[in-house]
Amino acid sequence: MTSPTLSDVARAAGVSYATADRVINNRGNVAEKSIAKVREAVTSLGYVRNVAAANLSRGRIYRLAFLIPRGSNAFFNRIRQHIDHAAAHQASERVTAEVIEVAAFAVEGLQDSILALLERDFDGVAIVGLQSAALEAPLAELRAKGVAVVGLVSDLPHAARAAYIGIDNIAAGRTAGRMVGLAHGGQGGKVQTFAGSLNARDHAERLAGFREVLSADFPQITVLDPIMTKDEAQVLQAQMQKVLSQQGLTAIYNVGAGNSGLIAALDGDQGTRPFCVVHELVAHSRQALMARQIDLVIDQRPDVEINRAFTVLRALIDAKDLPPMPDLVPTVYVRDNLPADTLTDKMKAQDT
Amino acid sequence: MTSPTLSDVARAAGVSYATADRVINNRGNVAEKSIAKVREAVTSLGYVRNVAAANLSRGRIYRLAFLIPRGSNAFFNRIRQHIDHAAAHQASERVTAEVIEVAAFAVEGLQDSILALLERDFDGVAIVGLQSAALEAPLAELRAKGVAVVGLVSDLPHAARAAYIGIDNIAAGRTAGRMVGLAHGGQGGKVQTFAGSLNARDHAERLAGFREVLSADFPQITVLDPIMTKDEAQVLQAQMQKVLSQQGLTAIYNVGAGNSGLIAALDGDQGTRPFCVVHELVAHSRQALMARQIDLVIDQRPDVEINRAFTVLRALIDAKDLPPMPDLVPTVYVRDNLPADTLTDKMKAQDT
DNA sequence: AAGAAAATGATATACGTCTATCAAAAATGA
DNA sequence: TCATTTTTGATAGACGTATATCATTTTCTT
Repeated sequence: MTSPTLSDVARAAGVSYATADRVINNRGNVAEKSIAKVREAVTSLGYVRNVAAANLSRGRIYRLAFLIPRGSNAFFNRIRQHIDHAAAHQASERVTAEVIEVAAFAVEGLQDSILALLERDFDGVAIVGLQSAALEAPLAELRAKGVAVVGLVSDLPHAARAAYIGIDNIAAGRTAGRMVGLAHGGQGGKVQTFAGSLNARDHAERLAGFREVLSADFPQITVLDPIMTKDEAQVLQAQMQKVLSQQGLTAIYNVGAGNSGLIAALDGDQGTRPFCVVHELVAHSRQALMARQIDLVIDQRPDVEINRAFTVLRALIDAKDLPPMPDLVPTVYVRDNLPADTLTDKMKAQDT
Repeated sequence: MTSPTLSDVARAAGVSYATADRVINNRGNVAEKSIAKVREAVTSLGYVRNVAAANLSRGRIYRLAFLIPRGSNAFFNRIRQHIDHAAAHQASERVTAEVIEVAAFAVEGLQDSILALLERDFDGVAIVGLQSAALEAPLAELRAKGVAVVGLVSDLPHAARAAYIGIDNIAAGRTAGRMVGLAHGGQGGKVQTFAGSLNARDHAERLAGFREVLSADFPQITVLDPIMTKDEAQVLQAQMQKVLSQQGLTAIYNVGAGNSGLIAALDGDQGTRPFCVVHELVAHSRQALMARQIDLVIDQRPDVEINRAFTVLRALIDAKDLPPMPDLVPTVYVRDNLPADTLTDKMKAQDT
């Protein structure tokens, strides 16, 4: 009933433990036919290496780092929270995670931080990235040292990372577009869009996806060019106030941050307001959903992303394949399917 | 840099390893002041038990069982798939999972299967349950044996399980209602609902949530009484054909299964069709979304549920608290935010 | 066939914890 | 104070794997 050990495999294969070990850990200097015998015994016995024992023996620890933009952005605060939370729970599995704050959206700052990582002994790093060739060299050095590198939320140069963990922003924009289209119930309309900056790749992608769907499937709806906000709440609030006075505006879509300003602008105007879609479920967007000030939130599930980052990094470090994980898709929230508020009762168990 | 061991704790506390061990594992026969000294050393050193070593030493294995309704239902096929997949990946952590098929929706069958579990040595069991007092006694026996019991997808009697892993079906129905409401764009309409049976608690709850939202927030939309389908595709197809010929039908909502019939009925009729919402993303509902035969799928993310079931059962067995996990919420799919098709490329890695 | 090279076997130690045993020391009761 | 109970210390083996060393056997060269 108990699972076979490597000694069992060795015995079944008719070789010594040492040889079986040489095969399992590719130490070389083994005859082909011994390799074959051991492989055969492995499959016939259904041997799987006991990872607990292996890690114990190796004294393996996983030292992870997360490079996250500095600042008080609600979304990244949530990300930081999830990292700390996940790290606390994996401490018993010898996983440590350090959050390193980086100047937001500055290539040089990020570059310096990556170079600084070289001095430290990390096994894996998750980076909220930028698409800049300037990052390729330092990342290559990092990977040459054997550090696993993944992009988080915002991708790194493709060749410079082993995986990207984040949603497809075109799909996110398309989803928003679909929802805005549906909400017009076949009627025409006019949508005002907002973005932080079109240099931010995720913003540009969301907007493109949004336009794609509306022009293809809802041609009777006009999409106005985005108003740039630098993701600042004040800018959004001021612009919103102007925009709301326009006639015939049927919907609003903000691909970026700064939603507290957007919501503040809506707070006054209590007549019929346009259909409002924003990104990221945080305290104020959640509250605005409940208060019916906005209609829809498209969320990237940072909790899922962080879990996935830990899992992927560990798998990369162990060079094994990935365990099953939920797929990352843009999630649609309305006021009726909100998750429990993890800020107020973070550690809430699911049990009775 | 390396984390402290129990020997370190003992040394710091000025007691022997044996005493430290007695405290850590509550073996009793320890003086209060020794307990205090050890506890203090634990917190000051930040000691956390190395679970890998502990499990290795104990020879711990997690024998899990899943009681799933028998039959060819696409949703439960997906569930079974996810269980097998997750089990395969946890084999290296000494987790075994056995899927036990049970007569679908029959209290006596389920009762017998639970009694049969008593003869086997399982550590944890996840059961797709029914709300029946007849299950309470056998489940109590099971739990008395020290077996962790959780309800999966459909809850068990509240007192008879340690946790429920599944979505809130009222929220799912409310979400569907919200979407149908929004899709009317302020206009009136008439919605035809379908259900397998109102004795199935999840169906009744979804319908109730659906009605709640529409009557409260979209009173200009009429919700017609559900047509009962026993979740059979043929029945759905026949009834749909009748219903589609009616005038003024603006939306359709099926809270239950059998959607292949619903879709087949829509296939002929290529004019303007009502807004269609169904539950559970499976091969045919996915295809129908892509083919624009239906508009929305509300999914309970069985992959997430299964992951969660494994995690919760292990935590219950180890009597430790729960690691961070994504919340379970009804997920809204449109044709733009579908996950990668896990049936065709199941093991697909996320990396480049 | 002799010598070199490659492959194999036997074995020991370590990882951190659990579990058990036995002897020794300290606290308690009368 | 002596006997009893409670508490403590010391230590050893086991879990399954990783890693290393050294001696021995097999295979290859020419």
